[in-house]
Amino acid sequence: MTDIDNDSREVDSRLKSESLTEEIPDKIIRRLPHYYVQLKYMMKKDIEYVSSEQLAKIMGFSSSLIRRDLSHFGQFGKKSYGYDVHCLYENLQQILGFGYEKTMIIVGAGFLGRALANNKSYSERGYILKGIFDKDPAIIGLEFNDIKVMDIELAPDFISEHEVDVAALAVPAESAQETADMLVNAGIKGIWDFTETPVEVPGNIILIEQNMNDGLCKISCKLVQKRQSPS
Amino acid sequence: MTDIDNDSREVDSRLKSESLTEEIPDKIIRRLPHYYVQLKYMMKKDIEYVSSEQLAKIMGFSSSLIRRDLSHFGQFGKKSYGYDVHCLYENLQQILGFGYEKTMIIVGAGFLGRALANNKSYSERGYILKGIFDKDPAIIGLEFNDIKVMDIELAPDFISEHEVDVAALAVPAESAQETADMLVNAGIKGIWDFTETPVEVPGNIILIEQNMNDGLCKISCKLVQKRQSPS
DNA sequence: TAGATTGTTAATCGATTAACAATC
DNA sequence: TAGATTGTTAATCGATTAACAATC
Repeated sequence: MTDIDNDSREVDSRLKSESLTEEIPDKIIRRLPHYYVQLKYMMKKDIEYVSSEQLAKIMGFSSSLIRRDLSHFGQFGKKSYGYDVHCLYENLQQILGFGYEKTMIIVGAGFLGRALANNKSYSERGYILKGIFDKDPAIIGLEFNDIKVMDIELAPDFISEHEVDVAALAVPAESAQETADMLVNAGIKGIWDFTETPVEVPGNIILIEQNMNDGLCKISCKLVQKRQSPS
Repeated sequence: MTDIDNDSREVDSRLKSESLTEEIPDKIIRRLPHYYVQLKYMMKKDIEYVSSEQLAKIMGFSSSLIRRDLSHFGQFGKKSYGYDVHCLYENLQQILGFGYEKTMIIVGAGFLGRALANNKSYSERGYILKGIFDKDPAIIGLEFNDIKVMDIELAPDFISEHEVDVAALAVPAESAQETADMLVNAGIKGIWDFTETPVEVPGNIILIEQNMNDGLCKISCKLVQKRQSPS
């Protein structure tokens, strides 16, 4: 196993050294992948430079916001030219951590877990799916995306042995907390939580709540508002 | 079919009349379902009153924020007692629109679409799942949650006939925009978008982007920051 | 050079928190 | 009455936008 922390990847000198360690505001982090995707498109089209104004038009943010977001990490633009697409892409990749190998498992192999197993974008973002776990004997042993579902009892040892970074939590709400506790005790560093109940984890664990029903609630709320307003 | 707009449900007099039509800030909408869930727990435990301070402790918001959020819709509290759990629950249900019947379809019956088909929380939030669509002949005709997958060619007629409100979009990224266009043309009112590419819809269509990979990016970013900071 | 566009500072906007008078 | 807790106003905080000097 390579020690990826010592990976001697060349870091752009324009990248502020603090910017990889200093806490980045969540609001900015959320926009970064979108910049990243746009820049990838542009690279494919062999566009060399892009101005904040052009990006603004495409992405629906203000050019001011884009300049401010990017300046948070360093000075990547050339005055009167705009931003070097390739350079910015590489640096965003660095900031987003896609260049670092991260290991991942899926816990819960219902339809949602299976959907996650078939997600194509892990490798592109530096994730390696190492295992899938479930407690249902009828599901253990099945294969999804060439990975055999293992007994969840084996998860703790698997996590510490493989130094698993992230677990996608796709178990029923009832066992969400208990499973999260198990993951944390086994040394997981981040939990990508798809369960309906918000789980509690220690402060040093990265927790992303991906509760899908919040979206459903939001639509309902907006739909009803619309029905009742005369517009 | 009942005309649910004329449903003569009793609306609490404490509920500000504007609050159902006036635009609610997104930030508040996002917190409402969480209040709702907590209040449901409390009703089960036969708790009659709860103070903003108690709610704050449970939910991790400040009591100030909770009072402010709730006061946006009316005056539901009793000074020195706190909030009437049942009354607040009913009103939140009203505001969130769970009491109104909303029809829904799922477009795309891959693993993700199937996971959505088996979601248990639709009815609780007033949604009725009317159909599932796919274009793959090998999938058309299969049943998930007792609903047969139909040919996507039939979707436009189905949507207008059944006056479908919301479509969960779970097709591959390549056909996301084209499918969204079809849905909009057929008269859909809201799209719950699970695809990787952001889709464009007219301004009068409610669009909720449920891009799951954003979560993956966020974890990656935070994970790498943590690795590099000496903490 | 003239025009374009950055990076940054100041101004604005919006959301959260603190404080407190009103009152149950 | 004394204590508790709301609803709301003022203060603070943070994020976005506008503006512009610097400069390619």
